[in-house]
Amino acid sequence: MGRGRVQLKRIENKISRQVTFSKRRSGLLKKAHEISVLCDAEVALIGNWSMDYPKLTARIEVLQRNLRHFVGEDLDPLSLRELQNLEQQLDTALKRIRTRKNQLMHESISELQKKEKSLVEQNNALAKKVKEKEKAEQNNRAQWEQQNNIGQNSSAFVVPPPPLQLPSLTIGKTELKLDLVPIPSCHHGCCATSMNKGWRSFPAE
Amino acid sequence: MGRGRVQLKRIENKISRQVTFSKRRSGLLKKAHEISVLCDAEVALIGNWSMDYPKLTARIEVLQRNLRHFVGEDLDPLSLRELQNLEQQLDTALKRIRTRKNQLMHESISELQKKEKSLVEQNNALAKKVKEKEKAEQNNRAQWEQQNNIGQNSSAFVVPPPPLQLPSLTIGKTELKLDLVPIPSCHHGCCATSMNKGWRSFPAE
DNA sequence: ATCTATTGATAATT
DNA sequence: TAATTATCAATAGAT
Repeated sequence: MGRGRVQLKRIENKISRQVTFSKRRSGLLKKAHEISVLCDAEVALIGNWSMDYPKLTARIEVLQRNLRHFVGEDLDPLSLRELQNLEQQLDTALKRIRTRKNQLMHESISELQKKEKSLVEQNNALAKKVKEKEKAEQNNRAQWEQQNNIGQNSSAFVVPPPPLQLPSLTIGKTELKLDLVPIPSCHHGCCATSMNKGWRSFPAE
Repeated sequence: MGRGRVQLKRIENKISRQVTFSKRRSGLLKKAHEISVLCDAEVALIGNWSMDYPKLTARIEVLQRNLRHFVGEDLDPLSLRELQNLEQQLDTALKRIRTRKNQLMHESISELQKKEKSLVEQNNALAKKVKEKEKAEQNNRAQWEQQNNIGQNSSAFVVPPPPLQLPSLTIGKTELKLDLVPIPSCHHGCCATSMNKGWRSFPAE
């Protein structure tokens, strides 16, 4: 942008380098301000860029301390006011979490019910088929016996096949069981260090 | 820049806010890279930013994400299991926080009661002193009247001084009132995002 | 994600 | 430094 295309290369002339720096710096700050206002992101990004090592570690410590507070640890240095604020935040969070949890559980349940229904239908269909096959077999046998002139005596000893044993429907129970197993270890990655691949640093609504 | 003029104002629609954030963030990063190359600012940056920088930022992001979860935001990507774990943690935290809060409030109350008691005593002592002074004054006046031979008539019109009005003890109420005022803003610094004013000056030649 | 009409940033110049 | 302005770059809205 400007009168000519600019090579992405160090500007050797000191004066123009300073001028360019000055101009671009203000541009950068303006854009940072804009994104902070537009996207409610405030300084997350610019802060990161201009933050040096000690600031980063300080920020990490602040975040860790806050997390500890959110887990109910290290509460002693907090004032009554801070505690009440924290309490309110946690209360709100808990409500949201429970809402979301209920939503997920309802979804899961209705899905499983749907599955169960379809499986029951399948079972019925299969049972029907099996019965038909049985009948057909009996007919065949009767025909065969007729054709081979076999007396009533022997046919009296024909053992009827055992009733078809269908597997019971335990899918629902099995799947739900997973949901109810409590996991003691922290799943939140507070202690993990892997890079977050998803949406990063965008402030939540 | 774009199809329409943009008001410098928070984008209310969450989706477009995210889209805008994404686009502008990449733009910002690009410009930051450019200025670093063009104006030789990179050296300073890299010098200050140890090799751990990406790790640190990654950690910060993880922490921020967790904090968001603890505030009940960004819950959609969490599984039922994770939600339940989170719920349990928050529940425990809330209990601890309330315990601590109660403790603080009890302390505050008993301290204030102590204060009140001491002030009441002080008040009584002062009231006593005032009364004594009054008496002394009356005696003096009587003496003066006797010495100056003043008749009973005029002394009958002597107006007694109004009773000493001591300020009522409202300290306890006032102090406690502070504790009950909810503070909406986050005091935990999770959202602390003030603009960094310390932008480096132009890197030295 | 990709595509353009527009606006915005800025390099050169004064 | 501070304007001005011709260009190019970024991006808002649409797809």
